[in-house]
Amino acid sequence: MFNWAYARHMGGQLIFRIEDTDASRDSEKSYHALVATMRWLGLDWDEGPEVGGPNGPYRQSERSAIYTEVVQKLVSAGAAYESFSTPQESAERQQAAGRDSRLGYDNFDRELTDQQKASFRAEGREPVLRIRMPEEDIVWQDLVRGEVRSAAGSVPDFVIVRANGKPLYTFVNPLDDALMGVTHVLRGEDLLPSTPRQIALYEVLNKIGIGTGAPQFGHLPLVMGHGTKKLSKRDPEANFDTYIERGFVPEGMMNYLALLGWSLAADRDVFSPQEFIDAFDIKDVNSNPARFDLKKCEAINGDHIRLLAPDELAHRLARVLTAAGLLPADPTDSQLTILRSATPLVQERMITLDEAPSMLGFFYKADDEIDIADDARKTLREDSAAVLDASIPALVAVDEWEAQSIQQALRAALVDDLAIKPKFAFGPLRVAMSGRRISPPLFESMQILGRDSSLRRIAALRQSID
RNA sequence: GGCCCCAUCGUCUAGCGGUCUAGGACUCUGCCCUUUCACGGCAGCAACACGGGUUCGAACCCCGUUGGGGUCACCA
Repeated sequence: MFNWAYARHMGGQLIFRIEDTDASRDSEKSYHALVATMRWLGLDWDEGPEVGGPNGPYRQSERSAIYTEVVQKLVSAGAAYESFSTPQESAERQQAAGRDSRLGYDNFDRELTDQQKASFRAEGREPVLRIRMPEEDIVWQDLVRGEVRSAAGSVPDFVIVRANGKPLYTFVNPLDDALMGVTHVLRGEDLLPSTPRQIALYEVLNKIGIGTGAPQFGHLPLVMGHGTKKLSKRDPEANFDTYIERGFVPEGMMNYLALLGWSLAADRDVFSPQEFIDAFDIKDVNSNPARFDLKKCEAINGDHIRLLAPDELAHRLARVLTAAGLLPADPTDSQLTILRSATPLVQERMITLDEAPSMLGFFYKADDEIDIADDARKTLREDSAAVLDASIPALVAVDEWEAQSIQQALRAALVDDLAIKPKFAFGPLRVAMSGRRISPPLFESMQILGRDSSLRRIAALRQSID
């Protein structure tokens, strides 16, 4: 999202690439889900899957031929070498040398003779290919963190091609960036420790005529969940589908997410995608990790629902109501008219779109199908029957069936004549209309339902009281 | 454990040497509005991790401590 905002702000090109080099965990399904999520959020890209571009294909699983060719060049140039050590062997050697076994590979195979290689092959071992790391410090100006330095020797030679000949992400990520002319890379802080080896690789590639050296990096703060660990892709809290299903709106989600590590202004935190783009600069992103706070996310989402044009909101609510089975896939005109009238009533009270069925459901039920919730029935008192009885003639007498007149008539009949407090006068009517203790504004709801329907609902509740 | 990153209210943040008795938002509490619930309005609780420097002056610069995080794969 920050890559998108930065590209849009700067007038650059956003390249979207699918890094699916691990056949065991990438699937067509996860690819489609990923693209759908990007689209839902409102992100678009100038090059990538579905839109194409001059540097395609954009799925690494379709770029094998390119990789094979580059690997051969790297080997010929002496930048990559065959390595036979198993992780266990490396760990044992580290330990034997008095170092921590977690240090990993120890560059042991750098100068293997042809004879040694042949003997490993005779054992049935197939080598991986590793890149030789340079002997000097690697330093770069991080767009978020400033100068970052990695001491010479602190990063071991790393694997670029598996024993089975398949290339690894650590290799094809920088390779594709170089091939595709990527100038800026904004990514999570978790990639910070692997940046030195990527920079080393860019330089090696540059030497064999690919690319023009390393792009600029900006390492973004990680987002943590309720716990103290980074939110991982598999974490339920990080599952976008959950938020989509819960009725978060894309504008709200983008707004909230942007606030994790960035802010628009000192005294303002609700903004549109366009305002985000206009104001975004990678230099303003701060480097400390943020925690995902559902409550704030919801509050921002509610604000965005309020910001929507009522017709637009009605449109989105129709889909939610359809999904909930309250509306057909192709609603009738009268159903849509009801929805358009009712939308302003709920716009001020919704946090997420998935509240629509419970808030608006009663508009779409038959008058004799209103279920009276238990907690709603409990609010009824001895005088509720009298309230219902008195409200019927009052409503029959209303001249123009419109919220103001309805309110006046009921106030006169119940609050004035029966001397019942508004809360207890209108409460039973609310229950009659909606079956609930809490509902959208009563008189407006009655206006939308119409006089006949309102009267029938009152009668139905009245009957069930005895 | 090695290496690296980070450090302002519970949370997200503003702050880029003096305008900071540290601002905003979310959460929470109280009040107002009110036919319910919300929305809205007002008020309140609540932070510069600690210790040294540098400086006339430090939340802001430097060092250390502590704490948190990341990373050390033939995953990405």
